[in-house]
Amino acid sequence: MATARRVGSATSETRAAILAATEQLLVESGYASVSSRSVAAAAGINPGLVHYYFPTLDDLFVAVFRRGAEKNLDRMARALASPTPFQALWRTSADPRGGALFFELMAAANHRPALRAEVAELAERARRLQIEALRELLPQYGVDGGLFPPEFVAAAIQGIALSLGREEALAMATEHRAAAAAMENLLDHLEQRRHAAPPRRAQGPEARS
Amino acid sequence: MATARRVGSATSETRAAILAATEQLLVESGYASVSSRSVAAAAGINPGLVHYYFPTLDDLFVAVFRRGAEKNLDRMARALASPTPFQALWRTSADPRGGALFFELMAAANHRPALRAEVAELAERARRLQIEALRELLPQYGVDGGLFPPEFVAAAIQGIALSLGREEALAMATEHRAAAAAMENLLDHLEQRRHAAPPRRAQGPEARS
DNA sequence: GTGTCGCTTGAACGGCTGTTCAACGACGGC
DNA sequence: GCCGTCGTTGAACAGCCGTTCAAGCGACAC
Repeated sequence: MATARRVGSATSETRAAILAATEQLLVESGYASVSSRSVAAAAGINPGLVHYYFPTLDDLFVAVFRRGAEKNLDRMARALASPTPFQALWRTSADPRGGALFFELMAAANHRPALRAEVAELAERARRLQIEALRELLPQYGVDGGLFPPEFVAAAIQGIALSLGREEALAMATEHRAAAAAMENLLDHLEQRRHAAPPRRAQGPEARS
Repeated sequence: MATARRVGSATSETRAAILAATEQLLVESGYASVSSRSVAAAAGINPGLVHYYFPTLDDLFVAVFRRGAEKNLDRMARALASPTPFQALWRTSADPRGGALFFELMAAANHRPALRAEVAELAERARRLQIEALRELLPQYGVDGGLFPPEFVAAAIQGIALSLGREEALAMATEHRAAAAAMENLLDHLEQRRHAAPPRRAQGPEARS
């Protein structure tokens, strides 16, 4: 029976510094730049100490992911309960830093099975949360549930946010700004429609100008 | 003046094998698993030979990207000129292998400036191509150009495709299948509407069931 | 004072990395 | 027959990697 290795306490300041440094490295330089030594340098500590708190790099990646995921789930739940849930959900999904972090962790999950399982599980939980909320919300917005089922709308919001975030990271030209503006405009329109008319028969998310 | 290093001919069989092996590694194990030696092993050649054809790993990444990009631009142009351009554009964007490759190259571009410039330039060219075509197509589909400008539709198609591809790679449950099915259904609906009615006043992409 | 515990350090292990380079066989031009 | 080029090989360079481990540290219990 393998004796448990020592790991630092969950409330440690150093532990938090390691997580913060890793997050910063992920966002700014990509997952390939994360190593015991680079993280330690960014956090101003000794490299061996990283392995004291996170025996394996996999453990570190998973911890970073869990921390971000919890924050994000909370934020998303609050968004879905806000007075303008659609807009709030979009703002949550389109957060640049969170998007970049999620993107890197997804990429890292590609060759880190332990991380992949974690990411998959949480992505599914978040998706289900959204779908359940959208199932009640979409009729209020007068969206045609036949053409735009909750599963589709959830995937679309996340996909568009992911894509626009990437384009911004690539320093692409103004096209993505136009797309983001159109998204904001569309959401404005939907929120107005929701507050103007009571939920009646299902319809598509458009106006005849 | 630096003397030019020798590089292999552009038509070489070995060169093609290197590119193919790199592509496979990218899709299956992520960009971090691409190294002179791993590529050489996958291609069944000597490691030094990789650097004979691609002096730098950056050169290799850029070459892989260019090859995929050219294929993709061709395919996209053909899609936009097909009888059902919307559907064809979606199928092109949603191609799993191409999507995974693009995803990895985007992630790799994060910490490879040479690659980033290349990716940004091509992503912009592809985006412009789509936008120009959509500017003419969307009215034919009866889509409200005020709520759904071409920039938005282009970003949405690519974003949803990217996101659904990632979810499939994560082996997520059936939610993304429902979303993909809804997308196909929506496209069916749009293509039918386009062929049924002549382009009249701009309207949103929905039907009252 | 002595012992114990959590935190931290520094060094070390083997292994993989990008890149360079001299050398080699084959092959076409002359 | 000789030369130069092309594709190829194998070795070598310095550097970073994940991980382990013994040893040191302060604080706190008794």
